[in-house]
Amino acid sequence: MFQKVLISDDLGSINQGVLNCLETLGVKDIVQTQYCDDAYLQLKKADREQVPFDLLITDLSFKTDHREQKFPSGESLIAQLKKENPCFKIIVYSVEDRLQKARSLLQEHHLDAYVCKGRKGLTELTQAITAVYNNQQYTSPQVSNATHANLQLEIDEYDINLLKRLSNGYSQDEISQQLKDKHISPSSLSSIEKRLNKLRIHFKANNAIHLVAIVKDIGLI
Amino acid sequence: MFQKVLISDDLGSINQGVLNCLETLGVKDIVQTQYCDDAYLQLKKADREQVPFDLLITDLSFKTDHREQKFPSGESLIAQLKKENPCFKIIVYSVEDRLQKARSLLQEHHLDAYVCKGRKGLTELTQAITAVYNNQQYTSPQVSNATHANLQLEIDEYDINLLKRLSNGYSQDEISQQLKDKHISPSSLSSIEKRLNKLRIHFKANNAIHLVAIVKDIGLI
DNA sequence: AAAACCCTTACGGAATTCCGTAAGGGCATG
DNA sequence: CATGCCCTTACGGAATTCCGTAAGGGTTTT
Repeated sequence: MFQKVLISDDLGSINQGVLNCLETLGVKDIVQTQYCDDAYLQLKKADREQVPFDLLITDLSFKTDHREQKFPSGESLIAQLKKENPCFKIIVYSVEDRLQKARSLLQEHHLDAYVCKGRKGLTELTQAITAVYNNQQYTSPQVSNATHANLQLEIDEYDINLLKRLSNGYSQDEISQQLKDKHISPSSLSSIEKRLNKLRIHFKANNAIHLVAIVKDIGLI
Repeated sequence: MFQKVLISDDLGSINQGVLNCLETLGVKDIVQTQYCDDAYLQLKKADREQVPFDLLITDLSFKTDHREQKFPSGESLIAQLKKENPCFKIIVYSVEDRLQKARSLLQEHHLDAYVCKGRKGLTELTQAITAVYNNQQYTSPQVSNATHANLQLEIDEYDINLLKRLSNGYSQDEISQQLKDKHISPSSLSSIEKRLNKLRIHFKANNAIHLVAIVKDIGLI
């Protein structure tokens, strides 16, 4: 089993549960942090001292407080760590059970496991740790269909960009100008209308308001 | 200190943290549930057997799964319990740190404590339990300004109703018809426009899309 | 009782969104 | 090279939203 594991989660109560879980699995050396920046520092420090961690278990969303953070989210931390060392094992343990978020994480940074906090969260986490230890991937059943045969595969960064601008109160005309300024193509009003129309059909939305409400609900933006 | 406490939270990992916290405070008899319905049954059973609980610590949102539930949320459970016995002590322990939600809970059902899950969640929970034991109210600092001097006091049920319909994709014309059908006044298109205009100004929204995005973010709908 | 005020409703015009049609360019296939 | 396909862009008209003005009814103030 893993010897040295770092847990990063801003909710103290969750940390404690994961801690118990790891202890049960026989992990001797467990360190906890409540900030992504602290997690990063701990990992680097351990590397320097030749006593590196074997595994990171991290949440995705961290509440912001007075402390200025270099890594505001678990995702940014993961991106950096996987960039430095793709082999370093990382398990995400998050309440986020929305397919979109999970999918992008599993694909972009190739995580080792994605576990949803939930009624069976700790059970699944135990399975995930064992699987990852045996160099297997693990995904919670709730999002396991996120990787293959995703219905919403055709929605790309451009769409999300558009939806974000829309939700920030800009008119389609203004968005057209913004995209022209940033040399993002397509940028014509007509194309934007067309793309939003596709999104409306895709999400069965009656109008732009409905569309933004829906994609906010599913966590796309 | 309290003798018998019931914890209700669908996330197993959180349950464990709260459990430790209560044990440290010297609570002997602790029961956990992961469903609101189970919590209700436990409480009623204890009452019947003349060994009632002294306190309930509950989350607000519970993920739905295959099991059909009478109480889908912590809020519905709280409403029922406080209706049956206003003196029964209840502490909410939730990630929900949005003022609106906290405000309505503290006002409508007069809760005994509202604690936000967060970095200091367990510390605050300990304080809350002690306070409630001494018949005092407790509110996490994050939402403590939710009860008094609320900036958004003028937003009423009608406004929220309007915003919900809007976010559900209905045009202002359709909403006008719906309100006429339900005999809700004002119902004219003009009045609806006027009201939404006020809300736009209030929330500094550029248009209806922006407005819906904003009120979704702050948890008003 | 008159005046002031607030709320609901109506109306009209400008701006924006919605939606269909169509022209032009790039790219692959035959 | 021609053809077809897809994408971008343009255009036009209907529907909807946005915004100001104003009339009518009810209540409070003076």
